[in-house]
Amino acid sequence: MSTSKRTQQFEDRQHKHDHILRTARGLLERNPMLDTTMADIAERSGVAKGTLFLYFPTREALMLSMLTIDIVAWFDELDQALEEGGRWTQDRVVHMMAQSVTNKPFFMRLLARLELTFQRAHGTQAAADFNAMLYPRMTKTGELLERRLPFLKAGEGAWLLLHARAQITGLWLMADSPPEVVKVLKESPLNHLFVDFIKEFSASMTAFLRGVEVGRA
Amino acid sequence: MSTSKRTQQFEDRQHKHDHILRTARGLLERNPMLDTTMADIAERSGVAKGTLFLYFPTREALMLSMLTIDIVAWFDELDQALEEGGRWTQDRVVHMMAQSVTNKPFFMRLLARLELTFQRAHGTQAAADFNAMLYPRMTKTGELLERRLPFLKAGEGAWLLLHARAQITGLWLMADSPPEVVKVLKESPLNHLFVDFIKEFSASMTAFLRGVEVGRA
Amino acid sequence: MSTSKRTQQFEDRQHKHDHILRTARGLLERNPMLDTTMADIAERSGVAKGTLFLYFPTREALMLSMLTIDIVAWFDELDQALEEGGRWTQDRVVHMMAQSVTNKPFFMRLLARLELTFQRAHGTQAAADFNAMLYPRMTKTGELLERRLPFLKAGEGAWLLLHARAQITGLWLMADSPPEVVKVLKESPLNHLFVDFIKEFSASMTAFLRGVEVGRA
Amino acid sequence: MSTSKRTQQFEDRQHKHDHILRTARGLLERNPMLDTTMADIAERSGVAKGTLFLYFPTREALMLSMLTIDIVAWFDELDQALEEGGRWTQDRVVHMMAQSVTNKPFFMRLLARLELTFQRAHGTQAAADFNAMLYPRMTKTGELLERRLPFLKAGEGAWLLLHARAQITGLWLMADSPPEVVKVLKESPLNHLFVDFIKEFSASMTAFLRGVEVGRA
DNA sequence: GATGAATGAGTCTTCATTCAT
DNA sequence: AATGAATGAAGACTCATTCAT
Repeated sequence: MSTSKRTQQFEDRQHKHDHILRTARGLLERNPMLDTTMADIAERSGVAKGTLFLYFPTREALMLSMLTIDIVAWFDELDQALEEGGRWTQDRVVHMMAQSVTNKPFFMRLLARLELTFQRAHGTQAAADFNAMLYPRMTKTGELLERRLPFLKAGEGAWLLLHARAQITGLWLMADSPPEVVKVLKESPLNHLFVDFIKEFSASMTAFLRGVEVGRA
Repeated sequence: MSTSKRTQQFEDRQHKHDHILRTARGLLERNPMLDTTMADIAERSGVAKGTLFLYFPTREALMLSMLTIDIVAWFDELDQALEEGGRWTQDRVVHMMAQSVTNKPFFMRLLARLELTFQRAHGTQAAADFNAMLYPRMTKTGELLERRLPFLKAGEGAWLLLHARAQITGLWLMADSPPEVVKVLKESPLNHLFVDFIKEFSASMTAFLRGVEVGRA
Repeated sequence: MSTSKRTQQFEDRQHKHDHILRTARGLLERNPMLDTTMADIAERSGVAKGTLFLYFPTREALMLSMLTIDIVAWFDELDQALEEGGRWTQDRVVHMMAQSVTNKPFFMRLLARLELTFQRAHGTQAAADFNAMLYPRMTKTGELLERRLPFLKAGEGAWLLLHARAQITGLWLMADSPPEVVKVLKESPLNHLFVDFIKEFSASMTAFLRGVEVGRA
Repeated sequence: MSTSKRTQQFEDRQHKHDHILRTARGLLERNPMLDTTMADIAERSGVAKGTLFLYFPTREALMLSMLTIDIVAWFDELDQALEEGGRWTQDRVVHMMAQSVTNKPFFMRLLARLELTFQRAHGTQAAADFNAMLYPRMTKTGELLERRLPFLKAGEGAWLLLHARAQITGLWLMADSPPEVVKVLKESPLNHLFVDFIKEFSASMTAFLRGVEVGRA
């Protein structure tokens, strides 16, 4: 009896919680988020609609939980990369960050929409909780960053991540137009305006880091 | 009798158009956009619901009209500032841009949400039209910018504005939490995480511009 | 001054009345009726929407006016054909009637919908007026019919027309499915069920007339 | 314990389905169909508007369900009557058919409007489905008819039903004026024009059948 | 008489959330 | 705990009709 019944129950609950989250994610990865309904998620997860509300008080909480998982995973990935040896240059940092967001369209979509979620009335508590989780986590990765970029002062690693996140969000929103709009744009004389997310993010971060370092001198 | 009846009618129409836009704006300035319905706008504007659709074919068109006005006004303001004499430094450019977005919470909210608007199915045509208007306008201001920052190559002015817009969007979304969330944050041990939009935007643009210039050398 | 001002006005009014009717007809001939709005009609007629209501108290009255014109024209056509010489057989009558409705899809559509129009509350007066016009007119053609089909008793000509109209209506409603439905039907194993209006109407009238005559014997 | 929980649920669902249909029917029996809204039906049925859409995907589907029930019941009734023994004459067939539509005003109203329902764009699939159900059913009754009227060739039973339906539709539309119109008509010198549906349908079918038989000779 | 801007009740449909079982 | 039927408040948009000019 290493695990009490209580613990067992808790684990079951936790598992179900995660199961729902995983399934919902899979669903949303395909469809544009705004149109994904609780009914869709329930069906895909193989649970009843009502059950969803047993594990998440509101739709918003579910969304936030999903983002939490992804964002933590993102920081974990960054940590791991930053732990790697070798010579660390600004370019390597930029490249590593660009790498970390490549092929994560769903994560960025969620990230970009995160703040919008907060602006709904319901968001108050959930938003506060999310922030309470996020910023400490951010600090840890920030410190790793400070070790790799010695010109950064204490605390500036997290600050850098903040700006990285802002740039990701801003650029992604511009780049992530629906296929039809992209098509129209590409066929128009404005075609050079189509935003290549990774390219622009790299350019932006490069300039930013360089600027910060020069500012120190 | 300088104005014919036809002209008069046209002006009336234009006035009403603008009146609705102004009222809608006023309303949205208070409430988060996603929850503002046509019914709300109609009531606030003192016109019937049906009347709204006399002036704007869809809700989205109304929203886009609002943003168009604001964004053009923003570029006009930038142009005007950039025409001013005196010595132009990077710091002056940054300060000027920061100035131009100060006290325009609604504009930025709209800007930040613009792309989201585009992700709905209906948006295809409207989105394309909007882009067709936006980018040429951006180019003009971009050229003025190139004159003030000689290290910029041809076309990079518009590119800079693109990144400025991305940063504004990204940072604003982080900074523009609803009052309740801000309150919770400020009273928590995380209070230093509250994002001061203007300060961060200035810092970000400063680093960015500096980095671009250094990259040239 | 052969025509007084008053007369002139009346004629103008009459002309406009007819002009609207003609234009509306042209429009409805193309589009399915239920979806044709007063705005459409106004635009096509080149008059303002409000003007429509100067000439017709309601939408329904306009529709009824349109039908009146067509139905009278139909009876006129029948009269004319029935006046022609030669030997008159049942088959000739049937053929002539079938002929008279061939290539008049709009008229039949209107006819088929006439009664539905009457079932709206507004219809009371207009319906009564329409009937007051219709039945006497029907009697006249009925009498011509009695002359050509001697087995008919006095008054049975109109009665025959009544049934002809019922059959037209009933068969037309079945035959006049929208193109998509017809397509589906034709490609299905049920394809033999597609109703060929003229063929069925001819068959139906032939049997009917023959039966009436035999009943007399 | 003869019924499992699953079965029970299914039955509940079925019952509710039918309950809504019955209520909607009751409502439509009084008001002209085109004006009966989903809101009306919901209120009358004692369920919420949203609930309606749990049982029927669209308004049209609800309408079609109603008609399907009635039309199948009608064919069942015809079948049953045609199975009865004794000597079968044309008059008996006519009388039987007339009997079968007596006191079914709502059914005929629905039948008469069926095709109109089909003319709306949405109807494509539903219309095809309905036809796929209807015509085979019609064939069965048609065969019974052929047995009772030996002069009919193979397949002509269904063809006869088709024409019967057309006549019912056509005559009913003429006879089913709203009370106010009937009143006006009866009090006018045109009072003989009021159509007695059963009488006319009987006369019409009698002539038709007789004509078909004579045509064979 | 003619206009067309304005109206607003009405239309179907959606979906997060609740709650009896 | 799990269900899923039920809810009902929104939602955007339409259109015959009115009326001030």
